[in-house]
Amino acid sequence: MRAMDVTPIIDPLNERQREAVTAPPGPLLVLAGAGSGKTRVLVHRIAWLVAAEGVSPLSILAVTFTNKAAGEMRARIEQMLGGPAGGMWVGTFHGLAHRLLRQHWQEAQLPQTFQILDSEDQKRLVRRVLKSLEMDEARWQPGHVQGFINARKEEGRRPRHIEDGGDPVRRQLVRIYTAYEAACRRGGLVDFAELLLRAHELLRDNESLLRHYRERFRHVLVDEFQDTNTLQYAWLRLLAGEHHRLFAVGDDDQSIYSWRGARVDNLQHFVRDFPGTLTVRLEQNYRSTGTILTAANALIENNAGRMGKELWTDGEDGEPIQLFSAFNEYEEAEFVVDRMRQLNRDGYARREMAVLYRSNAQSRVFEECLVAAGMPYRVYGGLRFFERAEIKDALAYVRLVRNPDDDSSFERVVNLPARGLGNRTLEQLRAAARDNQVSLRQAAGSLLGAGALPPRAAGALQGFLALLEDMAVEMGEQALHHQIDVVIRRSGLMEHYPQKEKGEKGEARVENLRELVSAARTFEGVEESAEMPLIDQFLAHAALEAGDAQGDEWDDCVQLMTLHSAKGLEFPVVFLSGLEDGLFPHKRALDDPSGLEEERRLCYVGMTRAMRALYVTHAESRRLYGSETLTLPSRFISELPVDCLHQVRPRGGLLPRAQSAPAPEENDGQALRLGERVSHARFGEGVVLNYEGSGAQARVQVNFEQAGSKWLVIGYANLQRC
DNA sequence: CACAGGTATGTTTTT
DNA sequence: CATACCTGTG
Repeated sequence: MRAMDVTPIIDPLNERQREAVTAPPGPLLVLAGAGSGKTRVLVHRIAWLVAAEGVSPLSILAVTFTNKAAGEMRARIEQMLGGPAGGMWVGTFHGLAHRLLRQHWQEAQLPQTFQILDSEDQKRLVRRVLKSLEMDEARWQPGHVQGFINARKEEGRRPRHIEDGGDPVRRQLVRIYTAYEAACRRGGLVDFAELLLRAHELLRDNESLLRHYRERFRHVLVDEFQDTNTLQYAWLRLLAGEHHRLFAVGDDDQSIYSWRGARVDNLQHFVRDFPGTLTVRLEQNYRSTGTILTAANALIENNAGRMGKELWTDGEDGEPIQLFSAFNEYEEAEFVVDRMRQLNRDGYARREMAVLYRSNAQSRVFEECLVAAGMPYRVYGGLRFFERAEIKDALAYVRLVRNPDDDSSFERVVNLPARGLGNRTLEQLRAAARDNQVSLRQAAGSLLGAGALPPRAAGALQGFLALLEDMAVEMGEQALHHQIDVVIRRSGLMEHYPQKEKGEKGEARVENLRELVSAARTFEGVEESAEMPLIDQFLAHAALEAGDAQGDEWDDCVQLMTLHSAKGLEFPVVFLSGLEDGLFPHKRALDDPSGLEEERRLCYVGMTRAMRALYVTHAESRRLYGSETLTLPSRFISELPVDCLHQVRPRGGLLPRAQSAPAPEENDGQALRLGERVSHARFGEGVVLNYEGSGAQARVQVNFEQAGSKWLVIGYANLQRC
């Protein structure tokens, strides 16, 4: 390896990139701006370690957040090294944690057949736990409880570590958390956060294991470091141990996931926790035009407390950013689609153009417009293959066969398809399971043995248990796809869906079940490892890697996605839509400064996706939750330098020209108009945004400069126009 | 047990 | 406006 020619590794790099790639071992933080060759630096660093420093691939651990990123990185490393990077660990935090836990299930105090809960499974389990505690779901919303549990786990906290501080609500939450943990233990279940927490505890509390892995992974590399949460960073610190050979790449300006626990301040902590850290800034951008970068720099400049970075390019300035003000969301979409057709005619492929928006709901109008124009498109996001109900139903059978004590799966399929096992019988089962501290399956066995059930229910339950046993026998040692086939046939799911949902929907589900069989067949190519039978690997794969959202990948489609899912991607042409205060920045982020800054980073991410052309659009009126709302251009637009912008159709004033909404009721003899400035004795000055009702009930929505947005009854408010 | 009808609710998403 | 979820009825 050492003899390998290193010129292809360092030659294509600029000076800063080379500095990072060839740095001596030790803590290194790469602040990599958008489009500055972040992944390239990671990949080349690994190649450098192997080829120039003679590091064995066995001692390299590279972590990413998504399976996609991990796959790309692995592929590029192998390409660079000209062969498989045997023994290197490249994967997601969750994937690697899972690997550790499978290998050391005993030390981690897990059953060998532990199963992974995805977030939907987790929520269902929370529901069940709430029920068993006889707590009201309206008062204790499963989603909130789930968030609480995950947040605690991400802080590394078990129930016993949490002080309630005399807060009764918190005390109850801890109680639920405790019961939830017990339920997981009984069922041999591990949720996503638990994978990380367990893996962390495994290493932390196991001196010899920790020593082993520290000695093995002498080089740890992380991508998207700004997205790490507290636990993930703790995990990295633990592994980096004394050698401190941690190579982190990240960008504080692209931190857009604080709402799900990501801690940008880990970037600052890194420098503090690892004295002698070498910090390298990558600011040269290879993606966008000078104009786009100037505008993006100007925007992000409005954020405080940045680590400091300014993107530059030695390429062309390019065209100005085009700004379009539409009357409403339909005109906005028409403009975008129209431009895309034009650009398509001028030689841009459809796949080179993307429409970005803040929230998923915005895609609808674009889709309608694209359908009308006959332009193929692809919407990112949505349900992924292994998240579909029918797939999860089928896999629940498989899990239950593998692990009879998996109550979660038991509940899911015990009456699917309906076999006369209603809530009454289930309640009896749950009670028996709870009283004897056993699983539902075990409780079912003993209730049947004791003859404690009415004949009908007993028969049905007996049938279900027999079905599971038959399945187990029939699956035997067959090939994986055959085992899946047994499950979907014997379970009756194939007949169930078309019966329940007439027409296309039911057929689609059957089609997906067939697809599951072929997915299993494809999976058979994977090497069976000693520690894990193929079928369990398949189940883990289904939970950890939910697959693609849209099966039919069009050859050449216009791309539609949220700003969040656009991170990490690039497109020659980008349409940034819906830049309106309240939508983007989102209204729920407006009240706190840090929320607003994150929105601004989101906008920065969006802008820096564009390579050659960037369009920014907003509508002056938009239908939100059913009612027509007047909207003001996003403050982010005014933060862009005017000389970077070109108004596509400059228009004065706020009011739509033709279909101006009917005016609200009279006030001082004159009708108030939407968009008009008014003043209120208490709230001060503001702009009329919306109105509803008429006569004495007429109300207007006014966005006050100080007090924010309020609904006021015109008859009482005594608004003065100003 | 399935279905109909009512009501509450409405960012962003990966694992 | 749309949907998701809950409750009550047949």
